[in-house]
Amino acid sequence: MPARKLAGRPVNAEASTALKSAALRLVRENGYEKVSIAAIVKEAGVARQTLYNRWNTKADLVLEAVFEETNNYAAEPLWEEGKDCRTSLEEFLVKIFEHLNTDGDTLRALIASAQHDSAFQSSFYTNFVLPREKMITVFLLRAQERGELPQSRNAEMLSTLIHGAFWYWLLNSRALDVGFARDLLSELFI
Amino acid sequence: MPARKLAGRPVNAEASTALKSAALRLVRENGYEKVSIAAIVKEAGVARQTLYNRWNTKADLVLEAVFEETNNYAAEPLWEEGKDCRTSLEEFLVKIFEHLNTDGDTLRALIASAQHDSAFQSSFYTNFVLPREKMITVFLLRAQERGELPQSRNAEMLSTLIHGAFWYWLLNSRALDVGFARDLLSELFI
DNA sequence: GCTATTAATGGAATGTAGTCTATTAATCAA
DNA sequence: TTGATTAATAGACTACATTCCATTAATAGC
Repeated sequence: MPARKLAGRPVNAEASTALKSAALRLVRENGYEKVSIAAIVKEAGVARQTLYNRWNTKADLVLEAVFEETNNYAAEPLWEEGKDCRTSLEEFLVKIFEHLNTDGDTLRALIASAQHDSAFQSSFYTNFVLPREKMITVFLLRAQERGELPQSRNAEMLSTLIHGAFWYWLLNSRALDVGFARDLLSELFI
Repeated sequence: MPARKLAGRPVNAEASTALKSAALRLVRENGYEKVSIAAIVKEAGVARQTLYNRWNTKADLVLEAVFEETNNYAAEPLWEEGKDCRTSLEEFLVKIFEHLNTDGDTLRALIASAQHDSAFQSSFYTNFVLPREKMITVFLLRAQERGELPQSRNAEMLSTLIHGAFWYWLLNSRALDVGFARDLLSELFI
């Protein structure tokens, strides 16, 4: 439903894209905490209230900006012929970790924001956390169907373990690299 | 080394304990974000600067206050005769989860604070995170010595997986209960 | 007592997220 | 063109953590 309005000044779509790209650029350059709302709206060339007309908080804006980017990086764990699910999963994790070289600090800041803003937490969980968890769960379930993972394993819990380890290391600023991906999966695929 | 000072007004030790207990009480009652520095110093009956003479930030103060309490709850995973390590560990996790009914929200707030304050992150990691991770690792290593856990398992990674899952659920406000502890260990002790 | 030293105090100052308000701009319908 | 409606803008305002500063208090050595 396009929800055509019958009257009123139309929303300026350019303002939204300008705000998102300004936010993403500034945050990547200076770090989430160092970027003020004032700087974002100045960079985007719009009024402060225009930002708050579209997003409730800085975190909501940055989440949306990062979210659109992130989906380019790690859309789906790809099944390739001739590769078992463990190898595919490891390659997928490495791709995510590479993305975190760019946006890991921002993601940490968003997770932090979610801890004192329950509305944002809910949005973050629904739009970001849960889809990614489900993606891995579905991948593992398919692996079970194909006989590459024992039916006895709990796919949901395995997905939690993977994401948990990943969050834990991210939030404690430990290195997320190929070695970690391999060691992690070594302990889960047994 | 007691570091006896030769001159100068001595530090008022009561101010520290008053600040810690005021902070802990207020934070448990109202939640970390709702408690202002002004309220803490008023409750403790000291000047604002006195707080900042001892701690760098609200997070540092609250961490110390919670830390002293926490050690009462979950000091060591106890070995009991006639119980295997998995059972002992499950009971230990349940004890931690019970503690989180009291201080879980505060802990979430501290983890959040660590994400935009690298000095605090380092302190939090050294004083809180790492000791707890080591505790489980040592426990698992002892279980390996006793033949209750295969030598082939990677005790450090298992400890990461346990803490990661626990952080992940905590930070996403999912229920940490007996069922979760059991399901978690089911997927690790295989 | 007197001096040097360090702590404690009250209050002002700074910086920032988010809110509120009054004014102006763009659109539709009549 | 006029009125209703909604968006955009500039700027004031609030609340709070943290810092800064000048003043006063408590101690040791003399």
